[in-house]
This record gives sequence, C-alpha cells and structure tokens, in this order.
Amino acid sequence: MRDPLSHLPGYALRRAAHVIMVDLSTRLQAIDLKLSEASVLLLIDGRDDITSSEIGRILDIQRANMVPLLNRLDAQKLIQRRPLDRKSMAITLTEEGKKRLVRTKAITQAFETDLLARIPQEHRDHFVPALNALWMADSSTA
Amino acid sequence: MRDPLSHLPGYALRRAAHVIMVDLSTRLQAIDLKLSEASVLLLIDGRDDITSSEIGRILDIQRANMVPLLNRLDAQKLIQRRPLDRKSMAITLTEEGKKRLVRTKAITQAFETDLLARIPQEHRDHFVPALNALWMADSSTA
DNA sequence: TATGATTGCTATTGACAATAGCATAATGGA
DNA sequence: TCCATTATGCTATTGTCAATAGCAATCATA
Repeated sequence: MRDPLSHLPGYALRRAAHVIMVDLSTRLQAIDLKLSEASVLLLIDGRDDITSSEIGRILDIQRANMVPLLNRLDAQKLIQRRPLDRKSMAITLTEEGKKRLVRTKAITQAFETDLLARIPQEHRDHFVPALNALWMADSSTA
Repeated sequence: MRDPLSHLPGYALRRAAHVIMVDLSTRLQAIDLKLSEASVLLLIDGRDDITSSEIGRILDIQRANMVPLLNRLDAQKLIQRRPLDRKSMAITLTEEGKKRLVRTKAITQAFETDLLARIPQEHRDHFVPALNALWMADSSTA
C-alpha cells in the first residue's frame, strides 16, 4: 500500500486541503495575492461598510492577524480605510482593488471548477455539505 | 448570510481542515505529540526497516523537514536510528515509542469516529473517496 | 457615570512547509 | 571498473497562516 493512513478521514482531509491550497496559492501568485488576501477581497465585494473586525469574524481571522493582512492590501492600494466613527474603520475596495477582484474571481472560479472536476461525479454533490458540517457547527456554537 | 464564501468547495475544504486539525492537535497535546509527529509514529508502526526518506516520501514531508521532526521524537526517546548501510538510517520505535503509539492510536481513533459522526449520514461514505481523489492523483503523477 | 466590551494595534511565538546548498555514499551505464 | 548521476541525511533560512498576550482609545449600557 502506498499510504497506510489514507483511509483515515482526518488524514485525507489534511492531505487534500494541503494539495488544493498549494494549487490555489500558485494560481494567485499571478496576481500577487496570497490566499488570505484573496479571501478578504472576495468578502469585501459589494459591501462598503464592512469593518476589519467583521471581516475577521466571518473569515475567522483574529484581529491581530487582520492588521498586517490589511496593511499588505493597503500597500498594494487595493483597499481604503474609511473611519466609521472614532474607533471603527470601514474597509472598501479602491478602483485598483475592484480590478484585482475581477481577476481574483476569474482565478478562483476556474480553480473551483477544476477542483470539482477532480472529484468523481458520484461523490461531487456530497463534498461541500460534508465539509460545511464540520466547521460551520463550530461557528454556530461560538 | 453568515459566510458568503461557504459555498466554495476550496474555501469549505480549507475551513474544515483547519477546524479539524485544531481539534486533533489539541487532543494530541495530552500525550505531547504534534500532528506531524503522531503521523510518523502511526506510519512506523509494524515496520522495522523504514528509512527517514521513505517516511518523507509517503507522508510528503521533505527530507529537510524530517530532520527536526525525527530529532524531536528522538529527544523524547520514542524512536531509534539504526544504520542500514553507511548512508541510510532505519527508524524504529523504542519501547517507550510503542507505548506512546498505543495512546496515539486510541486518540486518533476516537478523533476519527467523532469526525465522521459530525458528517450527516447521507454524505459520510462519500467523504474519504472524494478527498483522496484530490490528493492521491497528484502523488501518482509524481 | 462607571463598568465592561469592542476596536485596532504591536510584538512574539508556533506549526508546517518550501528552497538552497552541502558532504557523503550508493548505483548504473559506458 | 570508472565516472556521472542519484540518493541520503543534514544545516540554515524563509514564508504562510494562525495563536497569545497585552495596550490605549472608544463605545455601549446598566
């Protein structure tokens, strides 16, 4: 047997996630974005009032880790910080950011299509529901 | 909607893998093992001739990263390095290592059971095959 | 108003993985 | 058999994502 651990769900999950994230990361290098940066852009899309902490809550990124992430997007002039009050900042996409988002969407959509294509058709419809059952349960608890 | 990205297979995969790995890591802390260390112990089980590089090939851990990993297991007196020839080292479990492996198996089995239990029954049988289709394809190419 | 919660931040650490390079040893083809 | 290639184990460094602890300012509410 090639890998005696491959029958373990947790192990298979870890290996699959790693391969897939390397794939997407590689694709995103073409537009100078990291995985976490791309997910933030995709989330901001269409909103003009979302705050840093709200992004963090939704994507499960801690406030401390949001800071350098947003700084990098800021340095690339993809986002703007606009004060909502004297404490909170609304994060919005710049024109440059909107252009980058279009390219991000194209890349992620192609990626997701390719990913699903790799899954045998009889398992395909079960994939997302099974995964979401694993992590969304926790977030509803929190 | 709580998370507008949750319908994306890749995103769901990443989130699920993270939650699950935090879960297992936490459980393994009770026996002073990291995820990668536990997987190495599980792989060595029952073999007395496996080398560092072979472990790396199977688990997809690079040689450079195997070194500190095995050093940590060595420091805990869980493994022994036995020269096979003047270049290769066979990695074997010490008595201490075998005891730790028993506990590792108990923890991972409980973990895998709990994991599957969280997946709705109608999706359960599709889980491992779908995941393995994603990463095992790549390893057969290599 | 005072207490507690929230926000954005700094600084540091940890786990896992990737890259580059090195010395030595094994191996297979000419 | 000799030599080029490959394999092995290693050092050292870097990158990505995530976690923890702590801080000052602000906000919300009992």
